[in-house]
Amino acid sequence: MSIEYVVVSEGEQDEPIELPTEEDGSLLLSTISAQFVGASGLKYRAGGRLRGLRLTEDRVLPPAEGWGAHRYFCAFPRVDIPTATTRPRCSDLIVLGLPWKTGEETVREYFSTFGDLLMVQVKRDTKTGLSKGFGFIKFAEYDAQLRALGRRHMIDGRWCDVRIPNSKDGSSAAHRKVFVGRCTESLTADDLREYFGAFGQVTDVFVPKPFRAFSFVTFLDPEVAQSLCGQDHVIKGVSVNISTASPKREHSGRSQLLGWSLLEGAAPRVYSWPPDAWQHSAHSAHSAHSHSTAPPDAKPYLKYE
DNA sequence: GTTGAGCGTT
Repeated sequence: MSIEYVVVSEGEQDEPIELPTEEDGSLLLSTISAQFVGASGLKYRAGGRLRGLRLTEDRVLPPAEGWGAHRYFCAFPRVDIPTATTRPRCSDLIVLGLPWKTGEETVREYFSTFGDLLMVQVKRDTKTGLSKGFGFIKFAEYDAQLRALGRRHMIDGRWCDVRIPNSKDGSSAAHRKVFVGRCTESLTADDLREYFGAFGQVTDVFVPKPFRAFSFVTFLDPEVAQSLCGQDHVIKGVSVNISTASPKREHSGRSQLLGWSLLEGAAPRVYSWPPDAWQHSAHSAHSAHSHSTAPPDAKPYLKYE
């Protein structure tokens, strides 16, 4: 069969373009997508009805009787159906805090309850073969990854954390993490996880021990983390301040002075959620203010008046 | 008392 031209348009009403076929009479999908980005196939009218063309891996095959004089137009994938390129992909996950005795079999057995595993490693000293107390796993399904992140894991009698590793930037923790300042000792990691869980899935909470007046909260979704920055929130009666988490190493005198002075003019956004959650526990004399039944942004809670 | 523990021999 020799090369011929097939008349193709994007939609039935659009201007057609002639596309060259291959020697075997087929039309390469790449030839089609060069003109119609995102097209996944071709169809045509046959006796008033739509008829689809057979598709192999990389090419569209002509109708049984040949291309003929038909006018073809493109089929497009439904945008709301996740495809391989659209669906979030699993990343390697680091498992921190493994007991020294725990080996791959135990790790695999434990995490298999979340979903199929593509990889399990326990890192060991090359000389002694002793576990370094951490390892890596990878799930086949993103849902399983979501389920495993965002909670702690009791493995061989020890609490372990699952996180997205530092090295593989791209979904790095940097933009997903917020700094929570002005914490009091009464705020536990569980308190913070529960409170911030209402804004989006929390994948990690860090509360320094011994006590320091701050914490870190990491979200799965960077947009959630970024949206909270700059706000004050009231958690169990404690007014905390949320800001961006600066990278661990580079600290040198946070050159935020300019940013802070610029922000001062704007009214602070102050939230308390859930509205009455903290009223049932011990709280300060300032609780007399009945701010807490107001919608989140209706009335700021001013700790110092 | 407002910036964190630990991160991958191939």
